[in-house]
Amino acid sequence: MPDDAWSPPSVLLTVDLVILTLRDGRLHILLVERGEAPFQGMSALPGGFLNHGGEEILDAAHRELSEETALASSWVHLEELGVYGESGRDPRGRVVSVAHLAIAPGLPDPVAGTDAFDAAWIPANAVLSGEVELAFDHRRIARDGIEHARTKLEFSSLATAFCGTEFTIAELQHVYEAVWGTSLDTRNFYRKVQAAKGFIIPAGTDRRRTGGRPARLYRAGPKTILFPPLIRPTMSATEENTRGEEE
Amino acid sequence: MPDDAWSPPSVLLTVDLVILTLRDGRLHILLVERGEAPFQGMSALPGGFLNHGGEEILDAAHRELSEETALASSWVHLEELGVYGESGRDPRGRVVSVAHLAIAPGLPDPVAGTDAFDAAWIPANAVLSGEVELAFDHRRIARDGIEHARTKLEFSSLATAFCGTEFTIAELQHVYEAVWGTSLDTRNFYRKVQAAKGFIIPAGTDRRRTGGRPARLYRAGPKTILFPPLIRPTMSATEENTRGEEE
DNA sequence: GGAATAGTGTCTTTAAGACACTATCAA
DNA sequence: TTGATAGTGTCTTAAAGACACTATTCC
Repeated sequence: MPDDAWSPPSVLLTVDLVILTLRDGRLHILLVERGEAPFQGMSALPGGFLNHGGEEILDAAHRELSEETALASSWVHLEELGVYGESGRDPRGRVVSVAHLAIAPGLPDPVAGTDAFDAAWIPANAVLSGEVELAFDHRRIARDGIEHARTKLEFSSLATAFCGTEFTIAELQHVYEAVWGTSLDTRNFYRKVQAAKGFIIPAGTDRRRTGGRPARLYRAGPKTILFPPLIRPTMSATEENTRGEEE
Repeated sequence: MPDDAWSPPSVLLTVDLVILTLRDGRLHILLVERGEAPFQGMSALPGGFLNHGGEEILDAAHRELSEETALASSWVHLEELGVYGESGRDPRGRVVSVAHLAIAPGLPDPVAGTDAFDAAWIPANAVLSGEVELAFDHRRIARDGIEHARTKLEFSSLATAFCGTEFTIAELQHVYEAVWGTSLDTRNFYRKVQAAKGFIIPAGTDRRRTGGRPARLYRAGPKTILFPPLIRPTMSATEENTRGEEE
């Protein structure tokens, strides 16, 4: 299709990161304050341009992740979320962003990235509700990322990525409740996580706290796909999912 | 992060299309023969660079689709599949492709796009098996697209996009069988498509063929999400989905 | 014993899977 | 009546949802 002396338009590529974690039982997302125009002073997702020298997109995401969270990359689940490339989304020109989703276990209070940015964990709800405004189309990216995480929790063992190496079933339940924003029946939850063979495996040891029966500890099992899946209670049947208009 | 006199690297953006249809009961994918280097003469997915002037990515995908299939765009389901941007994937330089999945009802034999390309429907199996070689990383894109379609058939009403406006339940079953590559029990299939309320609605009329009882005709219903879903028989439980190595 | 947390068992309903025959039409 | 295609009904098993009590520890 290219003609003789025709050259295709080029675009700038960024990666943006939806980094989720649990803090005091609630789902939080990592936001940075933009230090420069455009949207200077506004909250935004961590991210940035690809490096020169043919950096891979996924490598760039890992680089941004460790720059923002100072977190050992191997600890963190990272996956592609989608492309955001509408022509009006960045006032600097045609900037196409590849969004990624990262799931981290709870981190120490100060985020303390190696970058100078002011970074903070913000409750996911504050972003979803629009209470916190984000630069660019980052609110939509954040929404998509959170929705993606919710769905992945149903069919994959992703939930364990929110926990440390060892965790109790109650902790795992709190992960599901926090991410889904629902509350679950303890008995059914125990039944289901244990029915999904390969999801969690007993660590042998117990964890004792002040008062109360000690909890058995588990580790993530070898399976990444849950069967049977843990379907979230909402939206199962009654919800709306009607097509727009017929032709 | 950009320094004072720093400018980010730019990339070329393409769209690639995995266009699937059913021909004589088998899943086919549209391939074109490349008219120029690189990979001249080799089969490839339809696609091309974005137009100048800030063309939207999805618009570019629609444009390529109609250039290749001469198909009314409103008939066709089109959605983003993912980004393919490994630095070595295109010898011309850093070319990042946004892959899309398109599902079309059976088309008349000659593809007859408006472009000069030699385009043809190839059985999906020939691509999956490697019997037909594709340029670039297009085999992986095709594999991902087919797998995506298979999964979407389980949870969405996508299957109707392979049919005309009116179709019989037997035809719908053939869609599932062709895309999944399995054979299904007729009775269970009838039960399930009818249990998923809003999936298909009776068109009132019958279709008569030569010999045999006339079949009731249906149209796509208003629901896009299937509940209960139609889970494919394979992979339900017994399959492997083990994590690579711990840590 | 009391407070705190961890863990379990049963019943009902829904949906999946397996399985073979009846219905309607044209020739 | 035969050939061809369309459509259906039952039983068993798997899993979801609802629901309340027992177990273990620390004080």
